Amino acid sequence: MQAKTDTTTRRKTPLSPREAKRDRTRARLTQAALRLMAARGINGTSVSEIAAEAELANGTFYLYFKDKAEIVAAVCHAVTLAMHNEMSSLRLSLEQGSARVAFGTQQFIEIAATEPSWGRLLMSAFTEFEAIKDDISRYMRLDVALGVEQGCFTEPVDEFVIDTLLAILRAGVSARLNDSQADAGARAAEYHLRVLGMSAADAHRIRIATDKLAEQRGS
Amino acid sequence: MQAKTDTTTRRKTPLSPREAKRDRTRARLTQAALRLMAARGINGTSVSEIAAEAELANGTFYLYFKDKAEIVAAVCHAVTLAMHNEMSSLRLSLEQGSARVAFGTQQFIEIAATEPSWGRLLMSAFTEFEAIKDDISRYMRLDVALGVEQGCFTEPVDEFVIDTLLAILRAGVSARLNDSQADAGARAAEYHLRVLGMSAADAHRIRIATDKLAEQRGS
DNA sequence: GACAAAAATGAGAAATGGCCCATTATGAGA
DNA sequence: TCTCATAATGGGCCATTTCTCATTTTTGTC
Repeated sequence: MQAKTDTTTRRKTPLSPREAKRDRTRARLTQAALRLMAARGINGTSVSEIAAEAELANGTFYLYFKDKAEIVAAVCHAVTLAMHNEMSSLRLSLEQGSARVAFGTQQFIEIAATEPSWGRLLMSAFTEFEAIKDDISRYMRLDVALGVEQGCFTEPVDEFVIDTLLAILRAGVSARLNDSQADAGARAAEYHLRVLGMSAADAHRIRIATDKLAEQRGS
Repeated sequence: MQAKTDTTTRRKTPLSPREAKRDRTRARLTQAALRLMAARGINGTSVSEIAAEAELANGTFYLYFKDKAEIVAAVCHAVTLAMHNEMSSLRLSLEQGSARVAFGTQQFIEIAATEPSWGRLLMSAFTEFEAIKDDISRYMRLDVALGVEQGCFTEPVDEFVIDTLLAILRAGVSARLNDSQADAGARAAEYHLRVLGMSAADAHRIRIATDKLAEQRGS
């Protein structure tokens, strides 16, 4: 998300001055869009407002994005990617699927709270850009599938259970962000495990264990 | 919701012809609004469309509702009230809070499926008229509180847990309505019990038991 | 049937937002 | 320094939506 030299991945050829300028302007637009959409919601943000926030003329927007939908998709995708990158690599070192689910959920909500513009954009996207669910659930499916394979979870993994987990995640982000409920991440994590079939006691144990692990290995 | 003689509650004095006409016109507007909002969503329905669907002129709308927000609130309130009335009185005869939660959740989703315009309006309202959550959760809170009192549930009852249950309910209605997932009601009910602290096995047992009870006593 | 109050009309004002395009400014390379 | 492709401009078109209001139609009552 930062306005780095490269846009997406490392470049083979160094970019020409022209390309550099183009990239910078495009970044100004997406950054402006993120700021406004986080504050006023996706539907509550107009193209002209984005252009103004980026200190560009109205029409310039359309040199960089086909239409409003395109920048919405770009911003949402960039934010989910950034959040994913921000997630501690610790998660992948956890062997149990249940621990990964608990850790991933907590981290996700924590990052959303640390970087509120990301969190607020997510909240808006949940209701105004359904496609974001695919991006968000991608990492989740793998962790859940691992847990099922290992027998931690009794629940079959289908669209409905994923939708349920996403709904809980959303409620967690909202509680953490709007009601500044500090333990929302921990609770959402335990609810995830419970829905997936674990007892309340086991869910709590697993969640606490991952907390401890994150503490000693995290710093 | 039907266009009965009276609007809300039984009347003491029989209504004059003038009042009757007023009530009929108002009902035509709310009915039209329900049809359109169920089909196109709340924000996707304009006042002029509502008036046209009710076979009335544009301006007539404003003789009955101050603005669009007012009719949205009226329609949402009417639908949740109608759904509540449609709920079997069986629910209140259940002694266990856990059974009530399971039964209520299943019934709610079943009614939304039987009367899809209600269900679709709810789906739209969940994202475009937040206040509907208060109406929907009202009956839920009592059942959950009963279960906590009886020790069925270990989870404290606060805003976050209610939001979580509502989120699961919403996912259930959506699955039942959009993906015609027949068991969405049953699964959502069990997820509710799990989130509230019951083991997967107990949740299943309770849900099956209420099913049996509803079958024999229901018909 | 006349009359006044109530109900309904529908054109349009006002505001907004998405998108286009004729025009101008910029700056990299010859 | 000159040229021209690229970048940027910003006014404006078109569609939409909310809400108003002067006017007309309906209707209960005497």
